[in-house]
Amino acid sequence: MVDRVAPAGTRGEQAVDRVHAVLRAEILDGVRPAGSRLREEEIAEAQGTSRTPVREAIRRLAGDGLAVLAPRRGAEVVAWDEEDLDELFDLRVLLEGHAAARAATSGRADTARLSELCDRMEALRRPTGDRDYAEITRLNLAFHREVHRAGGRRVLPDLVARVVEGPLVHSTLRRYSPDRLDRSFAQHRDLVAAVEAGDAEWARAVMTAHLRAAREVVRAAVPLSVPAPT
Amino acid sequence: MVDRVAPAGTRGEQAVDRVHAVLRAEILDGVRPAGSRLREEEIAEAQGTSRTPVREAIRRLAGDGLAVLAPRRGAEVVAWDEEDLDELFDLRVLLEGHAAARAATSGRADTARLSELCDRMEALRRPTGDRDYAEITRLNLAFHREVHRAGGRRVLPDLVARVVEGPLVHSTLRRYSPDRLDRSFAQHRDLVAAVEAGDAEWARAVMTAHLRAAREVVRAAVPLSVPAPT
DNA sequence: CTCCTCGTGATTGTGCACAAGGTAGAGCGC
DNA sequence: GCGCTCTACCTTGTGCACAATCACGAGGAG
Repeated sequence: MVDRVAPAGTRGEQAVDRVHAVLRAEILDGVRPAGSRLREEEIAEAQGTSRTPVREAIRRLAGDGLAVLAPRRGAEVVAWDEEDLDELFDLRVLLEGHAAARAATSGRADTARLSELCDRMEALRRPTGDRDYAEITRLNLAFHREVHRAGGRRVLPDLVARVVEGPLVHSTLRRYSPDRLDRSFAQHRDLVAAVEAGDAEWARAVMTAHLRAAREVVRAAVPLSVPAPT
Repeated sequence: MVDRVAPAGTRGEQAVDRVHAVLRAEILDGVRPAGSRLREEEIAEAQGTSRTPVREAIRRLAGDGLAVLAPRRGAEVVAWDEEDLDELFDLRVLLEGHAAARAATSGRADTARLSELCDRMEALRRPTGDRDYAEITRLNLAFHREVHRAGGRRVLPDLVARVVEGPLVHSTLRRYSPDRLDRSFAQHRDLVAAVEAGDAEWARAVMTAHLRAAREVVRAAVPLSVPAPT
């Protein structure tokens, strides 16, 4: 995460993209906890740019639903309460279920790729360290993204991303017991089978079950971001 | 649409909000057709501000899904093809159906307000001019928004807005025959009844039927954007 | 005649400075 | 002692200027 601080724009990458990515990662990793303010100048200094790209990046984060803006008072990291998380999860089930159903009949699903992702996840079924968990998370995300892509042309993937890439969902897999991890991988295989069979309702049911199980794991585990064990 | 051009920020309103609202209206009204470019300087001049707020407004539009950004090449109004519209409509049915179902059981639905909106729409059941259609559209939007609000706390209303406030959906009601308009209003009444009864699946079914009927009207009618019969 | 290359114009990306507004703190009055 | 008000600072909002990059067209070579 060092990044060239000096030239700040030497490469083709746009500064605003860099800032956006960094802030996003910091929020998702909990470095910037829910409710913490996003001061433009502080971020600009840390990133080695001026306030202009930082402003844009913050607005984009707000558009992604990761920050909230108050006029003349700046932005802060969005804070979710228990009910919000329930709503989020419901919508995730709805949209990802829809995506799975569509993927089964759209004929645009790359089942070979899905199977390969399953293979690679199962190769890590007994993760030993952070690197393994990170890799599984990456693969899992890629798997779901492939389903989204196959289930919708333009709108659905964006919409789903908004709901999936929310809080804590990020590091959910870390909380899975080895047993639950196996079952999760098995559900992935079921989903591939449903898609290959072209059975929309089967695919929707598998995805629904898959996500509801995930919700239970998160529910059972303790706090959200900010401790606040109230 | 004249707006104070001179002081450009005298009132408490933020310039960026003004620009955003104006551009949004222009896109939805077809003044800026799909595919047309959004040049910052031109807009800035027309709005009487500098490029800075215009940039922000354009980025926000892109976040809303109304414009697409190309790095270093500017932004243009999003263009939808037939398949995109199908996808959009499917998601609208899914999300608004979900919202209706939730509204029926959440206990947060203001059925008095819904009924009143029905009353006011039915008072205009034989619209005579643009003003009537505009008013019906406003009331219809308020009705649906109330359902969204009652069906979700934070995420759902935003998500639905993204799908509903797309292209052409705006002026759909203008294409309804008097007969279809009556049936549409009747469906609104049914929805209120379902919500009052607390029957989630009934509410979902009514909303689904309501929207599918709307899709048919749009399908039967002719072109997409760029109507510009003026 | 066609294709490649180079130059020119136009448009966006970034940095910086000033203005407007809000918040927090201290001081004063009740 | 408590509450109000006013002031000073801090942060964001806007305008403007320069730099970077891309598209288009003209010119020349093959």
